[in-house]
Amino acid sequence: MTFTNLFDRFASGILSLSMTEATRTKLEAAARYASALSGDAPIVGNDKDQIVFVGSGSVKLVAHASAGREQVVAFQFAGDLVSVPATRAHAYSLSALDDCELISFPADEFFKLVQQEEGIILEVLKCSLVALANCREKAITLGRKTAQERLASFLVSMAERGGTPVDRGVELHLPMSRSDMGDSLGLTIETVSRQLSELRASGLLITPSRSKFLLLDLAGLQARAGHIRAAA
Amino acid sequence: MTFTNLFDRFASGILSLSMTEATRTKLEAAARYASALSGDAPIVGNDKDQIVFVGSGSVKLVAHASAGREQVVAFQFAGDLVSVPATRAHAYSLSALDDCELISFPADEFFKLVQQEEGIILEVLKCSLVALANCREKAITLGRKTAQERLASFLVSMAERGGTPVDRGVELHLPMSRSDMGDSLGLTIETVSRQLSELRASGLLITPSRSKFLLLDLAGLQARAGHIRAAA
DNA sequence: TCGGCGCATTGATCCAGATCAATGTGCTCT
DNA sequence: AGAGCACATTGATCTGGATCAATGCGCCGA
Repeated sequence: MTFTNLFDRFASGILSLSMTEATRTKLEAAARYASALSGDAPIVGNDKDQIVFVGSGSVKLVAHASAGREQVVAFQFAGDLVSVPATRAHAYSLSALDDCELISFPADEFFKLVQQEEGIILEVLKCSLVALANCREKAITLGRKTAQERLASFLVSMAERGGTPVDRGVELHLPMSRSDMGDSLGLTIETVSRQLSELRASGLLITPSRSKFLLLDLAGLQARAGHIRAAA
Repeated sequence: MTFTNLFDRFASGILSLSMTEATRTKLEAAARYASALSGDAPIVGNDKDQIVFVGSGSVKLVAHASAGREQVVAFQFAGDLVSVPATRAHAYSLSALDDCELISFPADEFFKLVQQEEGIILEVLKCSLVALANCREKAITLGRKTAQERLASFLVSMAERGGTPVDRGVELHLPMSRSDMGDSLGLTIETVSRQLSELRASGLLITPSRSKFLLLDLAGLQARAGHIRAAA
């Protein structure tokens, strides 16, 4: 896929159709393209706030604290728009989970260019409110839930986002490692593994391979997620 | 203060000056006013997404999980605009920390009314991005920090927001109880108290009364906050 | 000014999850 | 296809903060 093609995808996903041709041209000029694979160094620097569009693949937004501690703040997937803050009390970086393509803009430039385009701003606002809601859910998980509830919540939300219904349940392909899951859920890799084993032993899921999950009982997982009510 | 007065405060704080008279009239009609004191029942219901302006006083946004567990997702103060999500996996409510006045709108109505007003949407977007950045900082705190680091982070951020420099350090008036602090930091009230005692013993702060804090050594607190670098 | 009461502090013990350690296994590269 | 290895699982022990329990004390109302 060419970069022009990638911008088109951004334009049809996020940008309003009503956008003027002039704005589109300017945005296209301000855009910086990047593609990366899992294991590559972080893609987006952190001296300035950035707005990043995930064209394809999936990424993790990681926050860095002292003593090398890391917290995965969000996983983001193709079609998502992500705000990556500049370093203040903590440093942020965006890393690839698999082969992915990104478009990034310095946030100040981006907002300047689209400030007259109410359709685009509204779309970006909606993305931002969804991200805020997700982050708040994460805060509950990190602040008040047991290890097992964290895993169950995580699997349920991933299934809602990208699960494929099959006859025996819901199939999930998760591009992140156990270590990424741990860093996202505030747990160690060992605890993640142990809790997965327990869910497996309870007959709630099967892991046919490292990155594939077959959720056999979504309702059972929901019930173990510590939610205020069983179903959504 | 009258409610009209309160709307004026909202208008001058958040709403763009460029807003049309028609939009203003419609917004004023859609607005719902509330005032409350500490101890009152939660102010904002949760069957629909709401947008709430804090005209005066301070509030906590609380998320409710199963088994009565609560997580304070954010403290918000006069002048803030808050998005309160409808109940899905968890329930959200807004409660007064002290005497306060609020204006709320159903989110869908609010966005419909301001969708042509790019100045307003941009302002709301900025509020939302600040809230997102704060929530991410909270995620790091909840996921990866020790009890002492959580307290230190909390005090430093509160000092940045509402501290008064005095000769011996920075004076803080915190309207929330120890229990609210605990629910915000993912700790019990006992741990909050113990860590405060330790900070007191280390000469970093004095607590002249229950809600007043005198931070004697902000740099020392920053150093204990687990930040990626010492000063901002 | 003096109770009384709710919040805060301090102390003792317990436990979920971290840490340390060893073993197993799916993926990749040749 | 096989070797090597990074990632994952499982086990043993330790510990920070939760929980259980008692005491202290600021604040409010009479």
